[in-house]
Amino acid sequence: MVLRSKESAGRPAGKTARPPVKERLLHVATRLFARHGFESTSVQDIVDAAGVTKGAMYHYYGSKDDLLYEVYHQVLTMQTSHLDQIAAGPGTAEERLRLAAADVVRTSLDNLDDMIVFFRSLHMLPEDKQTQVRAERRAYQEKFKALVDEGVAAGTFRADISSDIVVHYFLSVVNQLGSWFKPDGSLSPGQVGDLFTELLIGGLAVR
Amino acid sequence: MVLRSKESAGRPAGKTARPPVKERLLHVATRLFARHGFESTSVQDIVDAAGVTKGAMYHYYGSKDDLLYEVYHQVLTMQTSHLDQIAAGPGTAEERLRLAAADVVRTSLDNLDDMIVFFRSLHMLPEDKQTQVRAERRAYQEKFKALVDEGVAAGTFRADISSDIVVHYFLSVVNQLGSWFKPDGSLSPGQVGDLFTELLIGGLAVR
DNA sequence: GGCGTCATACCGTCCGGTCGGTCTTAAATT
DNA sequence: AATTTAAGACCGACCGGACGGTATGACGCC
Repeated sequence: MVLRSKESAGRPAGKTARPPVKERLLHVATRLFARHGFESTSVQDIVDAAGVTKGAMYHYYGSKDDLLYEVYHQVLTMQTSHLDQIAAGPGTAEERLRLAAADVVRTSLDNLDDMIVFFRSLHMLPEDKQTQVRAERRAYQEKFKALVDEGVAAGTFRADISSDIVVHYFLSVVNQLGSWFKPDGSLSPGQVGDLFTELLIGGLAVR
Repeated sequence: MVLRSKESAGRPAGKTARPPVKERLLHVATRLFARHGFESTSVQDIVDAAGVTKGAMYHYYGSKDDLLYEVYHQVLTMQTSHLDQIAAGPGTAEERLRLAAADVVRTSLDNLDDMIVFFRSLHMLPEDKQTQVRAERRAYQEKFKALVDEGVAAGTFRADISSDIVVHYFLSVVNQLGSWFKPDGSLSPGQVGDLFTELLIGGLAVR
């Protein structure tokens, strides 16, 4: 039996200060799902990477699917809260849409692993959780769409393109970020957000 | 043992006129991959749906991965050939870019299952085939980028947004089509192509 | 009689999930 | 203060079954 330094479970005592097991599991799982895919990542892989055993994982999460669901839920919750704040803030419709677009790009790039897992493995979720995620997602889209509609009503944006299509259009761009963006590239998340925002607004503007 | 009506393998004889086994396997595999995901679709599922047995499948394809690779290869080959034709055709850079954009959207929507599989399961391919697919894909992107650059050089498109970013931007939209488009919706593939093209060109236009 | 085209039976592996048990910590009881 | 009880946190061996792939051979056609 090995002597284990007594890092009490409650608060970090060692210099590493590793987060509690539950969060650690979710974090390494996200990373592994993003790198190798959900189905190619075994529960054993996850617990090994987290430095625990299966018993620990099934203590905190009901199944492997649960882990996956948490990823979606966290990202969506954060981005929805951001959007709510921006939409309710000051500024014209265009100004707020600019902020919203730049923000969703930036936060997505800041959580690339989550996005990769998100758009790649949604269909692996059991039907009920999948439905729930889609509902949350739909809610986000609706708020985004409302911003576009505002701009159309104000005469800032062209009215001959359905706002539904616009939302699908731009959120597609966001969802695909994980497939090409490299964090060590020449562009920062913020810069990409600004450029994409320009392209969106340009496409929407009346000529 | 069941008597099977003698539909000779060579040419269709029955009224159903089912395509030969090899094509049928690829077709049903694509469909199943799109519906349930690559990893959740067993080889047994595929051969059952095709009305044959494993022996037949492993006679025509070396592995399950081979089947997946064929999907990518076919779509990419077709779209690249389309793009080549358009790029070499007549018209200004903007006109040809419009044609190219509308075409890639329309052909993608006409082969939705392939697109769904494409963007969702690329990472399941073995490293070598994955590299090859990426190369073909990169080639397509380069040709698309060349069109954008042409327009920039001609002064039609704004020069302050890197054409690389523009390509990523628009092809993201294309790659995500499978995640929201419903063939029985109110918009036809051609209409979606036109609208997306408008949004793209609008974003690129100098003001 | 050789070759292409499939059918059938089978194998080895891997994986999600279970389950009884142990250790630690905190509250309750004496 | 000492002892018991309860509960959470985590361990790790194990199971049942599914799944990709193979080996062998039958059947027809040139």
